[in-house]
Amino acid sequence: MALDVLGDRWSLLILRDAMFTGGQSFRDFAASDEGIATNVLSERLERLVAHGILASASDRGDARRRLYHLTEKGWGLAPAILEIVVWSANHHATDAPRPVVAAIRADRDAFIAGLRAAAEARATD
Amino acid sequence: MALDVLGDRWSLLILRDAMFTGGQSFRDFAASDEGIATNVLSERLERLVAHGILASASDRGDARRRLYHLTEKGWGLAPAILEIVVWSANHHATDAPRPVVAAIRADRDAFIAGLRAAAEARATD
DNA sequence: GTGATCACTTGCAAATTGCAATTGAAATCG
DNA sequence: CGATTTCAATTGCAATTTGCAAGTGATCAC
Repeated sequence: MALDVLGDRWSLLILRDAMFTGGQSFRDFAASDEGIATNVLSERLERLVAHGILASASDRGDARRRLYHLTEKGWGLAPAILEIVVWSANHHATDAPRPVVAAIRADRDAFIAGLRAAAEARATD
Repeated sequence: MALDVLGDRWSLLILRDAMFTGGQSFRDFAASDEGIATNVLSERLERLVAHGILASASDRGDARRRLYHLTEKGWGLAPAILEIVVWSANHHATDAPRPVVAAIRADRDAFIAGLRAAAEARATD
């Protein structure tokens, strides 16, 4: 069940952020994943890239910056991750905005299509 | 996103086994989760019980044995877990039998209903 | 009653983690 | 230009978590 990749404290959170915000830089992940250490983030991104779940590219226009985005395989995890988001919203005080949860519940696959379209649009700025 | 409970190497595997085999004893988990250390298993079961995802009861008929089963909240994770099973089957050599994966893909919620019915039946032996 | 089985617990070495400080490359400012 | 800042990491180190082997007490099977 491939939990050698996903079975840790941070990977799923990183992927969730990648889905909701599209391609992101190291710095963005470090800021939004509330308190992930930079060495751990570095190692996790590398591992997710090695497993073909994320891909990285250097930002045209700022050569220091690496941009990470989901691969096709990575997007394949969207259903699983959104189900966890919904479960969390059902059972715990959650950070996810109510309308988002409602939209996922109403039509999960349409919601994913929306996320992908948004990521796509961001990539072709 | 509640990964304080699920974000580790073993919890999701334990839950997957609990879903597929219904109520299980400590010994069953230790055998099937391929190589989980008993101290870790002990701690994980305790934690899952503390979070209301599993519940434990002593086996009538064998007082040494503790039986763990999913709560309603625990069953709520079935969609997420089955999505991971399907994703794994799509992208990795997987342990899950093909017909099982096919059945999940065809009608996930019906498959979950089947698992629950089987667990129910097992509980009332 | 003896020995096996069960669900754990304990002790300890090894790996993983978090944290603060630092690096080197690249951008920005003056 | 030169100095400073920003970025994605890396390093060193203490602390937590892990895996493994062995042991515990309670219960069961014969």
